[in-house]
Parts: sequence; C-alpha cells; structure tokens
Amino acid sequence: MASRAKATILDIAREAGVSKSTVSLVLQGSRLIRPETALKVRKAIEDVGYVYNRGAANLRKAHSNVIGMVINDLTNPFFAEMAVGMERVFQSAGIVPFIANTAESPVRQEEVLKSLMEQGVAGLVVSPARGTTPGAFRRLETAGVPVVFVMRRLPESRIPVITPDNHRGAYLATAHLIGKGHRRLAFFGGSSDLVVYHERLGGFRAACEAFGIAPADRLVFEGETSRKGGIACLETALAMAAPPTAALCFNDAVAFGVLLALRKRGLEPGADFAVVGFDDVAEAEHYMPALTSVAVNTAGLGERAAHVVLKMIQSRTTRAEDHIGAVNLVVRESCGPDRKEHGCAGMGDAA
Amino acid sequence: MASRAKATILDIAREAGVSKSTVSLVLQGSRLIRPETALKVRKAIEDVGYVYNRGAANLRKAHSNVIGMVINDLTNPFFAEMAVGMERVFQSAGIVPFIANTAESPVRQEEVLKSLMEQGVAGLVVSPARGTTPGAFRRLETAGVPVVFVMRRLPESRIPVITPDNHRGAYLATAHLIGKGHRRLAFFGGSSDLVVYHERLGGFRAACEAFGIAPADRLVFEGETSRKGGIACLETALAMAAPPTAALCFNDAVAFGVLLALRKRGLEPGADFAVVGFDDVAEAEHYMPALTSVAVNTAGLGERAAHVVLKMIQSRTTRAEDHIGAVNLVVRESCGPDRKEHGCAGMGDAA
DNA sequence: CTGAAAGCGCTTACAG
DNA sequence: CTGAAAGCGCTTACAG
Repeated sequence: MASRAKATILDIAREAGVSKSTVSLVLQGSRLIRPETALKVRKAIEDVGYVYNRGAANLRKAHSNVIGMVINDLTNPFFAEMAVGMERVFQSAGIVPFIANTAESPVRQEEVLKSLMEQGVAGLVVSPARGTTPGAFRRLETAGVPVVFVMRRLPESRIPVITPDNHRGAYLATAHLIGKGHRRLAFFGGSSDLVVYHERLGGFRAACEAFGIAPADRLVFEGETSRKGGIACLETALAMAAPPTAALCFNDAVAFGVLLALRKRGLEPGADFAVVGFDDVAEAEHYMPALTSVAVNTAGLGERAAHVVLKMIQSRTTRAEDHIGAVNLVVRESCGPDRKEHGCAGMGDAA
Repeated sequence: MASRAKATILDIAREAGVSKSTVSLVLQGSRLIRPETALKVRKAIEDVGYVYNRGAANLRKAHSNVIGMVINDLTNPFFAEMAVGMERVFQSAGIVPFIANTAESPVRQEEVLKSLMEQGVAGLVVSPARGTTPGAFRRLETAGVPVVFVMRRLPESRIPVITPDNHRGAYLATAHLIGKGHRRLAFFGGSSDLVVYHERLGGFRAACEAFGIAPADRLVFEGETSRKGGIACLETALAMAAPPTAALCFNDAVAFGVLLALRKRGLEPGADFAVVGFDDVAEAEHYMPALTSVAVNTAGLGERAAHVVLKMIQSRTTRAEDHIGAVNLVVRESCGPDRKEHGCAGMGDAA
C-alpha cells in the first residue's frame, strides 16, 4: 500500500514540466513565479502526493523553524495551562511547537535538551526542572540558541525570565488574612530549593512584618507542593500547642489538601481555619468551598514567554528583558467572614 | 559569544587527524574503529563543541527516529497521565518523543499532522480530536507511517486502537448501582459524536436490561464532559417529576460536577443520590466524598500504545492488533451504603 | 520568469 | 581498520 519512494521536488518538476528550482520557488511562495506556472506546479504536488522534507530544507538553509517547549510537569494542570497559552501564540505565528516533558528530572531534561539541539531548534521556552544545575543550559547558550524561562528562574543565569510577581502575590494574600482578623499565621508547603518558594515566603514575611505580626506568630511548614503536602502541613500545625488560625499555601494543590484535611477533622474551612492558595488554577473556583487564591494569569504568562522567544529568534539575539507579571487576589469562600471577635474587622484588605 | 559556524564532522576529523568517515563511524558506535582512535575522536568532539545534526543524518539515512504523540487535550489530567505513560516507554527505548496538543480541534490536528510528517516522523500515537474526519489520516497511511490510536477510535478506520473496555466498565458500574438498590438510573454527560460514548452508554443499557430495569427508568442526559456538564445534568434530572436516584457519569469530571451540585443543593452525595464516575483520575480518591469510579489503567494503556508503535516501526508494518484493556470498579464513598428500604440489599455486586 | 550547478552535514558502499 | 567519493532533498546565487 504505502507508496514507496516518496516524491521529491524532482518528481514534481518532471510532472509539471518545469525545473526543480521553479518547484522550490513555488513551495516558498515566491512571487517570481507566474501564477499559471504556480498553479500547474501545485497540481503536480497534489498528484504525486508530495510531502515537504523540512529536514532537507533546514539543512540547506542552515536554520529551522522548530521551537521547543520543555515543561517540568505536564501532569500538573497549572503547567499544562501555561503550555496551552504558549501554544496559542506559536500557532498563530504559523509554527507548530514541540512539547517535551521532563517530569521534574534534571537528567531527563538534559536528554530532552540534547535531542532538541540535535533537531536544530530555533528557540526554546522552558520551565526548568527542580534541581536544574546552572550549567545545564550552557551548550544552548554557546550555540546561540534563544532560550527563555517561564515560572521558574535559576539562581545565577542570564537567561531571560517570565514570572508572576510572587512576592507581591504572597503579600496581598497575607494582608487579606490579617485583615480578616488572624494573628497567628502559617505558610504551608513548598521547599527551599525553588527560587519561587523564597519569593512567596518573602512576601508572606514582609506582610507579617508590615502589619505587626510577631515573628513567633509566623509559622513556616515546608512540605510537598501537592494535596498530600497540604494534608501533612495541616496535621502538624494543628498538633501544636498554639496552632495557627489561617494559612497561606505555596500553591493551590497544597490548599486543596488543607481543605480536605479540615473536612476530615470535622472543621469548617473558612469559619474554623482560613486558607488561601496560590496560582488560581481552574479548579479553585469549583471547589467546596471555593478557594481564595492569588491569580497569576497563567496562560498570559505563557503567551508572553512565547512572544519573547519569537522576537529573540527574529532579531537573532540571545538576550531579552525579564518580565514580572501582575497578580491579583481572587477572594472567594475559603477564608470565611471576618473574625469580628478580634476587633480588627475595620482593617479591610490592606496593601 | 555564540560560537558562530557550528562544528561539523569535518572539523572533528581535522582536530583528531582522521577522515570524516571515521568520525561518522565512532558517532554511530561502530566496532570497526580501534578503541584508541575512538577515544581520540571523542575528545575532539568535546573540544570543538560539536552537536550532532540529526537532520542531516536523517536525510542521508532516509528515516528518522522521532516519534510524535498527538493529544486531543493536554489540559485534561486524564490525557496528561496517559501521555506520561507513553513517554516512559519511549524514554527507556532511548528516544525523546515530541508531544503536540490539538486542543480538540480537527483543524489544529491537521496542521500538527502535516508538520510532523514534514519533520519525517517514524511513527505516531494519537488520541484523535473530537470530530476528526475519517480521511484525516489518509496521507499518513499512504506514506506508510505507523500510527496507533489510544483511548478514542474513529468510526471506520483500519488504524490499530488501544482502548479500555468501556462497555464492561459501564456494565460493572451500573450493576453496582442496581446492587445498591437503585431502580431509576441516569447516565450523565458525553455526546454521541464520540465512539466511546456509545460504548459506555451501551454497557449502562446492557446492565439495566440484565437486571430488569424498565426502559422508562433508564434516563439519558447528554452534556459536556466537564464539571459544568455534570452540574447541568443533575439540575435537569432533579427537575423531573420522578427524578433518578443514582447516576453513572460519562467520566470523572462530570461526576465531580454532580457531587458539587448535590452539595450546593444541600443533598448528601451517596446518601441522597449515588454517583459513579469513569476513568478513575488521581483526584477521584481525594475528593469529598471519595468518588467510586471505573479504573481504566490510564498510564498502562499509554505504555501499551507506545510499545505497539515501537514494534510497528521496527517491523516496518502499518498494521497491528487492537487492544482492549481490562477495567475494574473502584468502590469508594460516593454511592453511600446500600438502600435497604428497597429490599434489594442482598443482591450484592452482580456481574 | 526559469534552468544548471553547487552545497548544507551526514552515511554508506567501496577500495585499500 | 581508514580514506575518497557519491548522494540524501532541498535552497540559493548565478546565468539566461
């Protein structure tokens, strides 16, 4: 069945009775070709069942149009959503990006990067795997391939970064909790090997500081950035002699875990313990109770990142400005009503 | 900075003092090369900062080693999980698959397929977009590129398919509901343009038939395959004069929506209305209440699909056996205790 | 507007 | 075990 011996431009040329240069030109949509010639060629292309060999073209042109998106965890709806945002802009630029998943493994990431380079990518947007070493992108850099990071930054790297304003988001959320009358606050989940952890924790601390929460009343619980991590954090927090009454969670997954654990204990989320998430994934709105969370405009950040690589490729540079995206707190039900008994109801949403 | 003029095997040859054939041979790990020569060459490769040009190699070899995974909706954790299963086997086969998302759009899918062909893919595993026309894969077929479908099948296509046993899964779930004492049952969500819809609905009907549920007591509500769809289905079902007391949902997303809507109305999922989902996504276990669902071994099906393409590529065929994966019902909390008042408690889990 | 020729970076027989 | 030569399917000056 399979038509052995794929057709090449030579076959088309023969079929159409022109030279292969002419075929190549119409393939590229050149205006040098007379319309009726082009038509004849296009018909021949159909007739012989031709499929363009991009590899051969790239070899000759010495550059490709493939762009790679390397994502640390496609299984995480947050990153999937971001990827979809990027895809949208690549698509409208007429290019089909290749997505690769590193499953949060630096080793896997190395393989993916190598493969992409061999494939001759024109540019890359990557959300680096946890534990990526500073040298991981060296080869790409010396090869002059444009790369931009999204969501996560590496400790000391000159690669442009697109992230949300983590510090401000955490600050806003914490201020909201304090405005609700809470005076003993926790930060749940995340681990210190991620730069964003420090950014979010920093915002939390800054808000506590600004609103006069004593250092002893700022409780930090590291943990997995997952539902399970949230459950664990709540358990250990509630086991304290003087437990916190509210928590800012590293991300929404942690917050969902906290909500779950609260219910399991017969506690009412919001009324008995306030929780706010981070990222505002799609599910936050549909949870019971609906989760108050810091919206980071996930897809928008993805789009921005895509635009940046595209521009870099076009201007043949390997440098670009960082971009810190705006965030905003979406108040829903998980922090319940104000805690009037503490006499702070008039404080409002500071910040 | 970027070292212009990338190194080629000629540069390596010069650096190592051998011919380029020799370099090519060591690149391919040929045993024809003396170890010390290979070593010398490998050193030169490092020294000149060489990166293999897979495009050039493919051009010459007339075949590539890139495999594509085209997924209908990466944003859906179910498909993401399946993709990760596939990736695992490709990875251990030493190849980096390229993932592409079609966002459930046949047009987008067409573009993706075209791009992949131009890139010279060796094989493809695809979960087709909804509304894919039968002709969409014709070009791939005539080009002799191995393709396998996962999860979704096309009406009349000879491309091998890997799916779960949808009919049996639905049958099991429905029998469970009947065993719990329900006598008026609903099927929630999904639409008839999907083959799997008919398979699942068929299983539902077969079980109703087998256990003597009157046709008038089998209620079918088409709807979006999302949380929102589930909410809508429940609303319209409950508005009936004689509403159903239990529902089998097309998938877990629909079931989550139903659970949510139940809660909003002050109804207790399980006790007041039983619901079972389909797919058993990771979240099902963590829901409140934990969702009873039909487990389809998502990642396993992905792995199977990957193995099948790999085999097809290796044996240069475009044909393979279909595979229907085993399913099983995971009973959790969303169907509550048996409905003793109906006097059917002794029936147990038939089927 | 179209044709003949060179060359992109590799691999593959074929000699030696 | 290693070298010289041809060729994979394109694009790109260069003539005409």
